Amino acid sequence: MIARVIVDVPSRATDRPFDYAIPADMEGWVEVGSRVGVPFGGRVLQGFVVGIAPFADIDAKRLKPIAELLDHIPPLSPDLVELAQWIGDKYCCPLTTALQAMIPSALKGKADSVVSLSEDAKEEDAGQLQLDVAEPWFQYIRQHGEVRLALLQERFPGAAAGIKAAIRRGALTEEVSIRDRLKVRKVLTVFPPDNPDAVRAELAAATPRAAKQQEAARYMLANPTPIALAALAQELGATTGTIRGAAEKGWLSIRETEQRRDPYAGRGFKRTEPLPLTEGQQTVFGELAEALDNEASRVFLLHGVTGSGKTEVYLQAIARCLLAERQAIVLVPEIALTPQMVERFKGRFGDSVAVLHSRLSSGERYDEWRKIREGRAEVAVGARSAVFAPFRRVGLIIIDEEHESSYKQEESPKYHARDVAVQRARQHGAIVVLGSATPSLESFAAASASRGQADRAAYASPSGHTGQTDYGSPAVRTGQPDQAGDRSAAAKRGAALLPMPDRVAGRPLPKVHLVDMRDELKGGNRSMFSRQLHEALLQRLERGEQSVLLLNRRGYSTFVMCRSCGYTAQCPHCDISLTYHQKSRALRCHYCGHAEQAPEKCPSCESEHIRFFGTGTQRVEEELAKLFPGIRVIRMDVDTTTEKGSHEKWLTMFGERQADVLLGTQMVAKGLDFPYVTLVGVIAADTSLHLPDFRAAEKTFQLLTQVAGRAGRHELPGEVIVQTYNPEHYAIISAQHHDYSAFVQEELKHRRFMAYPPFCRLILVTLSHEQLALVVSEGEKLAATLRDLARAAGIRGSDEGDGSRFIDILGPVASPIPRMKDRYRFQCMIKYRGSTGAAELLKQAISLVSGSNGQPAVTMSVDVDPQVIL
DNA sequence: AGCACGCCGACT
DNA sequence: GTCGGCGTGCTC
Repeated sequence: MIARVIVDVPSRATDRPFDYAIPADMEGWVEVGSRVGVPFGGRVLQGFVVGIAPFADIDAKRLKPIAELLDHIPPLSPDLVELAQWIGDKYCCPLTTALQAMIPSALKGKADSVVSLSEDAKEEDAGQLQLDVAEPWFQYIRQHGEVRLALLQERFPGAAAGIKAAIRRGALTEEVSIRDRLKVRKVLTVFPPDNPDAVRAELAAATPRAAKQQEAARYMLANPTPIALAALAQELGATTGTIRGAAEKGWLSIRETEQRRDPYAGRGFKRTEPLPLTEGQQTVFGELAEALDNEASRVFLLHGVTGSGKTEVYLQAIARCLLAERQAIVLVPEIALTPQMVERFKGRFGDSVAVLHSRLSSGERYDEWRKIREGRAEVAVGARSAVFAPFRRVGLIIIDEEHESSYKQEESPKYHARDVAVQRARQHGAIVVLGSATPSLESFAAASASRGQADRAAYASPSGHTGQTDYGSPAVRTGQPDQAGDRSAAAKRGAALLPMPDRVAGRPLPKVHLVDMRDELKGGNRSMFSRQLHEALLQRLERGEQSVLLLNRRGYSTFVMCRSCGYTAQCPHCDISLTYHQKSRALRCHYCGHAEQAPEKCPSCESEHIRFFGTGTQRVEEELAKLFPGIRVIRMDVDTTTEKGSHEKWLTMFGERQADVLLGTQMVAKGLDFPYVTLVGVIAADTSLHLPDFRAAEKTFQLLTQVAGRAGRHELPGEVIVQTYNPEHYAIISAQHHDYSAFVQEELKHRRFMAYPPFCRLILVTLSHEQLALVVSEGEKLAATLRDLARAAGIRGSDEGDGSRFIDILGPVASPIPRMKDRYRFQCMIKYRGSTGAAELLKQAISLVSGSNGQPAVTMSVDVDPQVIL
């Protein structure tokens, strides 16, 4: 047999499998998803096995053998390898990049596995675990205790399948250590005595000597669950020496066990029971339950207003999914992955919840990941990359706040977790639930394409958008005839829309007031607080209620400007303004890290009138202190939340009412739920409205709606004050009236007119190189090649407005940041609609403009479905 | 990505 | 005559 291996060289020239011979002793251990070390061009590289075949494509004499097997249990399953393939194709990235994104970063070195008999296998008669005790390898393990898997592999050829099955059934315990990078932590653990009855008798007859040791023994007899040595000592008020003494007498037993880092250990989670569902929740849950029972892949768009109780529906759907012995993945935007959120899932599902997010150390992440792979977890809650949670049978994938742009990865692989989730669900016959109060236009369009007349009346009616994401037909995983025979063809293609228009307990949505800041200015108020907001804040202070203030800072950062000559400090390596950092009094570049001392006077005109525009939130904080002496403000922005855990610390403080005002950027808009918040103020609603990005209005509407939803979620009614210079803009008016439908209707008109998603799809190609001329000429070459290819494929080059397929290649033009790290940047935008195979054409075009080494002359970076255009 | 092979300028 | 510049091409 030979293995087909993707080597870890992220380049187009090596982005194909290379064949290797499987050495006799690895036979049976190497499978699809295995991580191996292979000789490649004179050195040994890491690679992933993506196929096993009887024969190689090349002459067998040229084959080299796999040098080493890096893990005995493959870190990836065949279905994840297949998913990586899909990601590589769709997002135009090397396959190895997609594969690497699926495993925890800790898994980079060689993993050494040690197996031993599990407690079960020692005690039970082996028959229950379907063990053949006569197997020589089994005898060997029994004799030696802990055995390295690599050794078993060497000594017992052909035993691979049997050993792996034993691990899977829990007869063997596998412990992994990764070469020098990560050691599994060992901890001393106290177990009850091996012969409890004898010890009981002994204790009954014992003298009063060694009272503490006896106490320890009685404790372990009464509470036979293993406990950490240190914890027991603390519990009994004894020293570890005392307990060791008891162990020496045989009254209890101390053994080394593997410590699994549990970042949430020690925090008791109050168990919660399913809440009775409201009528609206019940309807939605019913639909989800039915789809779960069908085990056919489907996508649902759960459009629920803020406070409508989406999370409870998620929880009950997960419970339903687990009943069928299928696992669930919950994706949450990174920023919303707060303890509050985790608590809700841990509270309902306890230890079978694994949590994955970027704030964990790589060791913690690895342990949570293993908990999933080894079947000790059934629910994974996490950010974007949790979509790759290595479950065997995924039944449900929930994407909360589906519209969030953080689901798009900005580095390669530039995947969108929502689209990957839909694909993964197809593989598993799972359902996807996209939840949001403000669905993205892409998802909304996908859902409305399949909607019936009744729904259509309640929402805007877009049509002719065939550029939408294909959210797919029900999977044919079971091979059964299509369940949806009675539904229209359209219904089978898109997502099903599930509206939840009411808040729980009939609580009203908060009243939103718009304040026209131009009038304030005319009235002589030059402060950043309107009279109305000032008044409302004062009222909250008097009543002891809390307020949330949002400074919509998107699109402007802190910078330095000379008021005499207009000079602004620029990065010498990038075409971008330097950012001012008050703490270090330094000017920094966000893109290349360049830093310099902030100047005392203008370097250009020597004027003293150089001004540092500090972070907006700082200025608001200062003004608050001036206007409301004694006011307690918590400021949350990048400066105050970089420290690990600081985010949670501030929120806890605010929850305990240790502050009157929570002031911050986007991060205060998401997912917070505090009962005493009755006022939400938006300092400047428009800053994100006029960005040169086609999603500017959508982002503004989403932000306003989300932040307004923070008010009045409990008994006290809420009020929202939005300050704006554009009170007539549809994004702002729609947010004021909580009218998603009105917003969508208007926004879709613009998108259609401008031919932007969801009426087409985009691919952004950015070219970069030190030499400007080369970037321009290669850009021209690429655009021309693409146009030729499209024409040859018989695809029209422009939108005819009739909904038919086309590919339009725009550019090359200079990128919004035309130079970064001393490299010039140009970009081409590909707009297309329908099945044009645009990604495939682009790959072809890139290889056509590439040299004989398979590499283009300039760096080309491809972003499929870009989220930020700017 | 690395590393080897290969064809033209300034050195012992 | 040789050491070494980095252009082109390959890696199972």
